Amino acid sequence: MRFLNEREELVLRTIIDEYVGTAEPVGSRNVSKVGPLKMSPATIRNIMSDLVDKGFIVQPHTSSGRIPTDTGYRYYIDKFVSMESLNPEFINSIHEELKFDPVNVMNLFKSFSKKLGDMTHSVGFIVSPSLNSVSMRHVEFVRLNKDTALAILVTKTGIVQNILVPIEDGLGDSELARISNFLNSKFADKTMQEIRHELFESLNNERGEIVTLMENAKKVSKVIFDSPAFDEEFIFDGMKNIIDIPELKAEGKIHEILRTFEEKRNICSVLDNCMRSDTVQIFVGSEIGIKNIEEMGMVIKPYHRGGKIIGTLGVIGPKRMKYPQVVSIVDYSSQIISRMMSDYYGENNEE
Amino acid sequence: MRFLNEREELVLRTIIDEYVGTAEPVGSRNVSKVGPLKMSPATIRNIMSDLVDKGFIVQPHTSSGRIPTDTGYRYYIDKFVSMESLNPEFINSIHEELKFDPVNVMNLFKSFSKKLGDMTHSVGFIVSPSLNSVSMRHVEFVRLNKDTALAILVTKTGIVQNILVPIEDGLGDSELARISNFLNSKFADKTMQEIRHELFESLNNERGEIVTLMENAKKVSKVIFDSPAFDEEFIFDGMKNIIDIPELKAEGKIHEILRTFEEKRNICSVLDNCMRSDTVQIFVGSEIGIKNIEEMGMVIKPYHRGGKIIGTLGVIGPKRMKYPQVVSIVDYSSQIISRMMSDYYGENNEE
DNA sequence: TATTAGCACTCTTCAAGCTTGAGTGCTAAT
DNA sequence: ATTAGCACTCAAGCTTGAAGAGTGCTAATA
Repeated sequence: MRFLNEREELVLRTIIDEYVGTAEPVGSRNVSKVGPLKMSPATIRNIMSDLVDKGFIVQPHTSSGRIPTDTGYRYYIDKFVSMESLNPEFINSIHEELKFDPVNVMNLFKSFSKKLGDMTHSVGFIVSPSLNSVSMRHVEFVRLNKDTALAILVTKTGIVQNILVPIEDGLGDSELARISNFLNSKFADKTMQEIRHELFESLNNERGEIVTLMENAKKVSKVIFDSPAFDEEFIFDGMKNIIDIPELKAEGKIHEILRTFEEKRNICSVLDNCMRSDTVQIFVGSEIGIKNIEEMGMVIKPYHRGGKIIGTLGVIGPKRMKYPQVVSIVDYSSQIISRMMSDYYGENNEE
Repeated sequence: MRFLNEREELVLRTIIDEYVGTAEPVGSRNVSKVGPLKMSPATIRNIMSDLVDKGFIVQPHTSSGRIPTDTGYRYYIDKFVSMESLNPEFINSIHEELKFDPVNVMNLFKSFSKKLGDMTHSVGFIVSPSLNSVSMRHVEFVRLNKDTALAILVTKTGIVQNILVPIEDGLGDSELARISNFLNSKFADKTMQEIRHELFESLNNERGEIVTLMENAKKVSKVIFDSPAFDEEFIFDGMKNIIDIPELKAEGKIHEILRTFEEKRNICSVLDNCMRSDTVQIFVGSEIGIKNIEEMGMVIKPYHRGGKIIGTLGVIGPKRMKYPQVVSIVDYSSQIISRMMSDYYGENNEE
């Protein structure tokens, strides 16, 4: 990464600030008028020319103003974007949302991602905790008919998942109850991953009269704990906020973006990689690493429960978003969600 | 409603068939060439002129071809759209989807609405059964912490809903268990509506030692059974299929449509009114009665369980869709979902 | 030596004018 | 009753020209 001198930095900064507001290429005259530099357009032209050579800005066509490249954004973000103190209006707005007690966790996630999107004029999202990494609180069977039961699973984070389980002939309600008792006593407070790991080992060690019960428990557990229902879920809202932005007007672009969002898997896997670092992270264009959304920017931050990172939330919007503002909104949101995960869903009687 | 003679009908039909394919106004020459009528463009022009007078077609501008009005579509649908035998390709495609055992009902609904949308190049949707009109199978409490529990409710249709319940100080796990036992014994197999109705009456009649328990049961039940979580849910997929259609290219149109879909409430209330008649129903443009989607058409059919209508599914797409095909897809889908609701979720051990 | 004014040049955008082609309505002939 | 023919209308596409924004270069300036 090349470095810029002070004047170059200032010009770059002015260009980006201006471009973010207007979505139009910005010219030397404009920089001279708007920016804090007291220099004539001619001088600024020279600097801009250097910035083009260094790859921080480009000219869409010979005689237009300049727009920032991904490299330009990156420099700008690293150098100038820090947490700005959050506008009280936003704080109020978030708390307004939370005044209604949430019906349940998923519901909270849905309304929160909507809020996030609306506040930032982007697509807001939350990745729900993967059930694989969160510990189980309770499992229960409800019989639906002769050969089907519903396994209902509650995690420490208050997420409920239900899974259809086919039932062997002759497995009665009381046996089902015994199986759930067994699973609860043995595996409460363990993560699904741990459970999967210990399960078969443990079942194989059981002896004597209960051996057939264990056979059944094994089959049932396999269905439950291998279920795809345990994957984390990508909950998003606010497609409407980005549908009209000029960068995406090109034929078929929004179509592709919509499809990319609907195919949530890719996005999840990218976000998983970002969950290590417990800070706000910003990705611009191709840095995101997801096809079809190279015209966008992403601001994310993990959220926790009990000191452990359990999920991520954030925003995907046009590249030229108001990063300082968005960063503080995302940061604050993550704090709020972390606190709610603790308050509502069990921190205070944790072992 | 005015009636048309045979020639007029044929011209109208030809125009609509043609327009559905091209999205372009269709002219007399075209009708003469394509249609089954052996007449010159001039003659057809006269007929078309009559059709304009009667309100079945319009001219976007003085010298363009004609496009159908809502009245035109309505006549066409009533007269010419009948169930066409479903292309085996579609049948296979649907069953392909169902080969994987569904994880649970909501999951089935999600993947099915996606399928529906993709097959018809429109937005596919399913309105899940309102918990208000479906009977309860089981209720259960899982304690999350000192002052919160999760009420988990399973309906006969296999839908699981969970609701956060604040817990009074000193209400122990055993009391919670007693409350759930009470609710289960008293209210299993009743609809939420019935339960709400009987609940307070019933609780007030209880006497003696268990009076404080009843007080608590009352409070808890109020939270549960008054929860907004019981509303039916509008599950849709396939926005990407309609985003590029030419009719909606106008500035801000898709934006409005997206918002309308995200505000699911309006749509639900309209669909509720259509659940009486157990047939495929078609609505064109303003007939739908929802603002912002006057440019669209809707094909819906209710689905049942045990002879009782419990929900609706269908498709919302461009007005000029291939109605005969869409109608048969929706019809077949409704049959499939009805069968699944019975097979998986309890028909066979119904009282 | 760094900055700036000036100027020629490039390229987009927009409106005006023109042409083309699709489609119509009317009339007269069949 | 139908059709051929013709004049007319209008949208869409193309060309042109002018306006405006912006640049790069050079020579003058501080």
